[in-house]
Amino acid sequence: MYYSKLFGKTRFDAPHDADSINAQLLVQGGFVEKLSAGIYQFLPLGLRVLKKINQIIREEMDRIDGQEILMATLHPIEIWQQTGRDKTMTDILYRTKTSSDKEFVLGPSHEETVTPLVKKYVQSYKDLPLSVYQIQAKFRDEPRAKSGLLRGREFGMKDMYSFHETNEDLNAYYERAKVAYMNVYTRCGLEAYILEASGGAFTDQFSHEFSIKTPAGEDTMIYCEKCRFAQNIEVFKGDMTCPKCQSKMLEAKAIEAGNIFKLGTKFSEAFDLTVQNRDGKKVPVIMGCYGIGNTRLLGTVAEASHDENGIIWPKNVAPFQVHLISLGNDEKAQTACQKLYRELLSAGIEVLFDDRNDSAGKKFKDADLIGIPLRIVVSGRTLEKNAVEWKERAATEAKNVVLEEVTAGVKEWLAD
RNA sequence: CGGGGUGUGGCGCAGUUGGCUAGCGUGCGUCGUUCGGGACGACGAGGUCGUGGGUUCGAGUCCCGCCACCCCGACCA
Repeated sequence: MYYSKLFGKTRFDAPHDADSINAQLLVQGGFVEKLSAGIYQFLPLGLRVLKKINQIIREEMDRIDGQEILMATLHPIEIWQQTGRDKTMTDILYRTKTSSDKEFVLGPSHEETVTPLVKKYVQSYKDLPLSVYQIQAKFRDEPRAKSGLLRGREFGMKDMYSFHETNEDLNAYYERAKVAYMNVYTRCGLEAYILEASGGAFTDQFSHEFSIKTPAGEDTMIYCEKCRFAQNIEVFKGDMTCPKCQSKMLEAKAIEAGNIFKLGTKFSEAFDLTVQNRDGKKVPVIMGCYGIGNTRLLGTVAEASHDENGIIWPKNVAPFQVHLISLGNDEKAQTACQKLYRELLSAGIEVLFDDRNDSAGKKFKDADLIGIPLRIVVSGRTLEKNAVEWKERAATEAKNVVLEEVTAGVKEWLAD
């Protein structure tokens, strides 16, 4: 992609109404644009990151037998009345009426649609276990949207629902989901803790939150650095000695980047979702649900990985893999850079090529702000040595790499 | 929903005790010079000062209402 053609530009200043780091950097870098409080639109750069995150999530959910579906956003009010959540969640529900007074809810979550949907196809224990998921916008009228992408009114979410004949089976699947979730965060360059948290309205047991330690977090977690046992402070009993390894626990702010719940039979009972078991007996299906806010995750990466100059995207979620820069109006440098650009592209490498006729300083500033993990500069100076300058975004030092070895070097670096 | 703050060219801001043609930076356009850490010069385009009302000879500026956004709190499948 030629930077000169890219829709969306970096800004000299951060927007005045953005205090949170993720909002500042993401808007300044041209990744997202705010439409209204808690409502963001994605520009090409931001969407590329989001797609990478989504792909990672898909691969991990598929690996634990999740099947991707896409459910409706507009829900007839009746299904919400059926679970009573039209009342219990009334504060955050966006409701809308047609001209003929038919009422709908903009989906804040999808238990009300997934349960009846599954009921149509599942009658026997032989149809279980089943796990379906989707990646879709959710709508919640948060009393206070805040912190950029971290708490929005319209936001992206991967929500998965699992269906089981027995509690044992749910429990086993739940543990597999934990592993899959940790894989997602690791691949996104994040170090997550699994917190025991309140089960809320669904269960007396703990639910589990996947949280990233950063000052921008809304939650407080009590955690052990040694064995990684952690609890949300809402369920913490007050003894700072870790029950698992006896070491001293610590307290820190954290962003909840996902959570998983054992739903039990609350929804299957509301919609009469049952199967016949081996004995021919009708039993309610046992459910679990598993959520990751993908847009929040994107904001979390920005919060967890940046410096004073901009974002530092982890390799796997970076909008492009290489930020290629040509310097000067030197004909030879331009030609060499164009050639390298094509070479990298045909090797299947994602390149953002800053081909603008601008000063070195401006291009470097923009590269830092955008935060692509590898920057390659071609200039008259580097060409004297038949080389390019190779600088990783997170590094302070640059090195020279011989022109002919760049593409292979990038491939190797990507595989690393 | 309570408390605090902010609304002025695309973006970031200044604008004194009300005063006449509303400025600055950045961005944008044209031309020229530059070319390794936000280059420089010249010319130029771009503003119902959030919104509605009020006070006044005169309101970006004072008063009242409303709206939007940000922060703290409450809330948070």
